[in-house]
Amino acid sequence: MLHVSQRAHYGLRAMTELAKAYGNGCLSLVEIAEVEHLSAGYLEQLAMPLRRAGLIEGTRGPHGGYSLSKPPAELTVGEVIRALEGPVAPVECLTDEYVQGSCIREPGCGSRVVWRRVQQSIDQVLDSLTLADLCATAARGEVAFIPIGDIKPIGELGRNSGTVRCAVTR
Amino acid sequence: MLHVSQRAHYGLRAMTELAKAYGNGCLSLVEIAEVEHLSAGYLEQLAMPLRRAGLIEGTRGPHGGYSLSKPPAELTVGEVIRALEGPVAPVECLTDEYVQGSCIREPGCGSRVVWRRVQQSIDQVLDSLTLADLCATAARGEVAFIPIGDIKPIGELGRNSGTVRCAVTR
DNA sequence: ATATAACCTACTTAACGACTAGGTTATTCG
DNA sequence: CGAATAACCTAGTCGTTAAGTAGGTTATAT
Repeated sequence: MLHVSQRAHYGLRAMTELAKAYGNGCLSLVEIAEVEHLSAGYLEQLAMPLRRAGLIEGTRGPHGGYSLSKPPAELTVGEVIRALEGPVAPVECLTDEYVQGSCIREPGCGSRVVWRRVQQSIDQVLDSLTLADLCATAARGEVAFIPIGDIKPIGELGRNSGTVRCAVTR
Repeated sequence: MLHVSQRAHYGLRAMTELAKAYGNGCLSLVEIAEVEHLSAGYLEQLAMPLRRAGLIEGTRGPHGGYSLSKPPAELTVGEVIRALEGPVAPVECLTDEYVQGSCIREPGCGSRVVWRRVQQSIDQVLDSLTLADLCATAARGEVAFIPIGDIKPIGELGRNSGTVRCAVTR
């Protein structure tokens, strides 16, 4: 469990397409939808918050479309996800809107600290990856499917590679 | 976003209660429900998978209830969550059931590697905390609310503390 | 024998995610 | 100019699922 929404998933894929095309004009939603096998109508819904967050720019009319407003290397996955879904917050008492004391179970709650740490850990992963990183792995292709139990120490991927530790699991 | 279900949240709280009571007989669901302000009927639904996973044991009849089947220090949060919700898998193509190739978007998918890493990072956090850790923080009380931006390097909490890195955020 | 509490199955309901539909505005090009 | 294009915007549908209820059966202590 701990699902991420299709919204975030699709949005990230679309942003990766825009990142690939960065420097070569813009891509229309229809073009992106074709490549990524998504509904263009739905993509439109994702484009809006991304534009409002200042991550992409739209150009109207024929040969219009969207383009990244920053180089891919300066756009983190975390920015994209947060623009689409809001801040990562596994439980309600870790959202910005939460007013301290409003949860009856607050005093002596031991589990909150768990989710807080999960939250931090997710943020750290998302903020350590840029769209440029994703383009690189997508281009190479072989990284798309990582066999479970065979994760390499990160190394080349991720700009904060030094601090992110992906231990071998199971 | 990246919500965790109430199911997992409540279940973990219930398990923490059982951990506190470990060694002093068992607790009935009604007792747990009172302390944690939860519905006893709903708790019953959570008790079942926990029992089937071998994490708790039930005793019927008067003065019956549930008790942990292992000492709290040997029960990780990850075991509890996985018993309640199944394996952590942000996207479908990271579940055990996923058959490789069934996603049209699989070739050249750059985003999968992101979710894979998120998955690992979550698992690592959950597996590094035991119920005993949670009891300790709950007992101290002050840990229940960690001001954002003021997270200490882990140290005393978590048995695998050496490998888990929670960097200061923002 | 009775009360208690685990154990089990099925149902309800409200919320939400994932789209679809149908429109308006701006821009390019013939 | 006007027609085509594509962003921009709002609202509605529809299916799924989480969350919680209801109503029962079995085992055990007193």
